Amino acid sequence: MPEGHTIHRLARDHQRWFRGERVAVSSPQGRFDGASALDGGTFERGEAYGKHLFHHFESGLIAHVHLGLFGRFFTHDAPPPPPRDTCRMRVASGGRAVDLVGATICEVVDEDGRAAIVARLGPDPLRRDADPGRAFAALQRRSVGIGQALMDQKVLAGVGNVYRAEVLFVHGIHPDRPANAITKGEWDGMWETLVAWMRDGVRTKRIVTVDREEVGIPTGRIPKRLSRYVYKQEHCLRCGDEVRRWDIAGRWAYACEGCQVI
DNA sequence: TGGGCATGCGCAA
DNA sequence: TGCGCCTGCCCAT
Repeated sequence: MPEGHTIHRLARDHQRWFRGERVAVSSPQGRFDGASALDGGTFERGEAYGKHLFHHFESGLIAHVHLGLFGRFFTHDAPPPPPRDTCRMRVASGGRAVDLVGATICEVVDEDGRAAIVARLGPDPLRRDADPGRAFAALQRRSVGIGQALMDQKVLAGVGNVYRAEVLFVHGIHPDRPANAITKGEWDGMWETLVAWMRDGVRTKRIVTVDREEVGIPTGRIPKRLSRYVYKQEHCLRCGDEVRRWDIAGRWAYACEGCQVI
């Protein structure tokens, strides 16, 4: 389920539950060697940077997690049930436990290791320290399509397939337009949109990109099928034309070629 | 029961 | 560019 908003929400929740607590860290599955180094340590803070999650411990050690495509956290009140066989890491305090399953990366790093990871990432729209100008400069150096460039975490951190499809749609930009043909004004608009959507995503744990008046749901919960204009839609929610789906660098891209121009 | 799919990414060629 | 890996869940059989 992970685009950046999911990771920021996890960091926030984990920090709320574990900050200042001595936590038990284990690896029921046995594939997280670093668990023993963290076990019994004091959880200092949770941090998200793009799609990377960090658990900082007072010892200076840091758990680094990347969920990949399949990774998930399951949350339990204490006492938690026995972990499933696939549980890579369990972090437990007196009040809560979280179980990590299916992650691509779960490792212990130090501050230098964290810095090296962050140094590979573009600005993250959900971080206060983000500089959108750095992403624009990276776009200007790229001739690949903007659709491909937006998914490159070195350009922009935290944006995945859904936000990519939708932000290009609402700004009327075709994914195949060369990244270096995006204007500063267009980029500033896209950044602003992403910040708003992703902050909303952290709060609601959903990706909703439509204008609720436009889709005819003025109040209440917007159903999933009406929550995105083109992502996984057969027809454009705005004009009704067929949505085109094609492969860009191994990921499905979605666009309404009437609403989005090269 | 089993196939297909998923909001990701790194590697080999 | 294609493939492999990580796992849960939903659907068809």
